[in-house]
Amino acid sequence: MKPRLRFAPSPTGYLHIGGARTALFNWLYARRHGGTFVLRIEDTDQERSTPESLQAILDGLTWLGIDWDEGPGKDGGHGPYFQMKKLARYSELAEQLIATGWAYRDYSTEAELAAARKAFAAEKGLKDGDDLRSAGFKFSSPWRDKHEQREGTALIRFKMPRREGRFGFDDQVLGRIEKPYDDFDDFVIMRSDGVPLYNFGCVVDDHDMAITHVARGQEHINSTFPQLMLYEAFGWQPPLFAHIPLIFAQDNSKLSKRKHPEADVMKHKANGILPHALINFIARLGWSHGNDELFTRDELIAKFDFEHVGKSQGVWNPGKLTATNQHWLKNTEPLKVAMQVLPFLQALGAPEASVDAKLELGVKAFAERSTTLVEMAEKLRPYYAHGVTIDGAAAAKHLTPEGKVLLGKAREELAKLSEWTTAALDPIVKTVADASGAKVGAVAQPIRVAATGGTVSPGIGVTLELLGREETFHRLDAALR
RNA sequence: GGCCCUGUCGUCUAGUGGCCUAGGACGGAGCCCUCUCACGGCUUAAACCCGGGUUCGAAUCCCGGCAGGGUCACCA
Repeated sequence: MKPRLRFAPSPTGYLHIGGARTALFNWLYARRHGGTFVLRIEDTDQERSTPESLQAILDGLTWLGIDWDEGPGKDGGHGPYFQMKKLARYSELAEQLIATGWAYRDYSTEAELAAARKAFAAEKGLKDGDDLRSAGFKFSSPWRDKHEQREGTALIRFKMPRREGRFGFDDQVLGRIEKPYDDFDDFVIMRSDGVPLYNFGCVVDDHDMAITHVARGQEHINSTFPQLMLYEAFGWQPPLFAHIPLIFAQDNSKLSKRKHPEADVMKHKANGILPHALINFIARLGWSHGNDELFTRDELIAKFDFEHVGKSQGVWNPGKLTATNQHWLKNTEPLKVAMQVLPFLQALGAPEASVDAKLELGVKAFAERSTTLVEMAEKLRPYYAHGVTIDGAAAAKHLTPEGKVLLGKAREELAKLSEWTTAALDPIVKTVADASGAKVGAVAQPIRVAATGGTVSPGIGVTLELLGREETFHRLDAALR
């Protein structure tokens, strides 16, 4: 049987890096085994769900290249893929649970709940600000064993069976995990407004969508238990679970949307990170394949498994991300990189730039000198300008009288060239050096300073080819004057 | 606090009882290459949380501490 996996975000914010990795692992597993990857939107939190967030998540996944076989815009026969569109289905199933004795209507009012909390606090001698949950507060509804129907709003609670012992599941990455039955109270499955709660909607949908494997963050370990009870109540076969470790920020706190900008997937796009570099990096954050570090997309698909997903939390390492990015900047076809660096270059004030031979050459020259597309664009920018401002210190050091003599000779040699290519340009430096008994460096630096305004650039040949014949002479003559 | 999960260089990790005087990557230090800057190559410092067991032998298995994390909603 082909596996079916899903990513089920709630549209309450941008695509979080942790969510992206969860999506990636599910996607990778589905792709590896020729299965199906489903995107389901859990929009039952109407307070926080927004269409903008939905779009942001879709955009994030699309940018990363994580495509879904079923989900928004792609009907696969297991829809709807938005939970708010299947409210009737949840009600029907909740009624079924009531009918079979696995759930009950709870007519308790807000006031009654508050009173119960207050009584509990008083009994335990708690102060106002104390957390009742950590003190062990559990609400036992008086409606658990009443079977009467009543007018008015009610929520529906799952009737947790009173059993001795423990129950659990075999996690694909963590191994056997168990908990005692009495750890759970009668959790709410349907709100009084008819909208399902997470655990209920999740189980119903995973079943309806025939999901076989669920990979999700470790923060969901504890919600697996009530979900397991729901599967039992319905008599459904639960999927296999794989709980993957959380990602922490460098300050060792959970990577949060508010405190850590790196938590936003699209922020990395803006920072000039290649989507595949991000994929490669987050894949390695929590999963490994021996000593391998760099993987192409196909290699990731061919090698991914839950067995080698780590058990402990990982810390975000920006340096390694940029190192990975640089590797892919160097190892991706220049044309593809050119297309991605173009917007950055144009934003820097070079609207005339386009994806052409010049830009491709520039990408080749600067890929190994840049860590991000932003940096590459900044380095490319001067090659799209007319004229250049020469750095004072650089001029003082290299555009000395002697330097200018060598520069002048180089200009003469350059003028003789019929072909303006790196191959033709490169030897000029040595030619001039040999002819004038100077070191190559003594010739190269004045040219570099005159052509770029500074002491740092790629090889003279590429630099001048990038500049073009006309602009090169323009700058050289300006420096010679 | 109850319950649950985890614990190898600064960070990500390899490691599933002998191959480990613990390997790789990022970062650090140094050297080489070199027209500058990079890239690349080489070298190097740096870790098995602690304590008990089990075993001929433990980073690997067990127990106990300790530490970190998760979770306990009409959020997901």
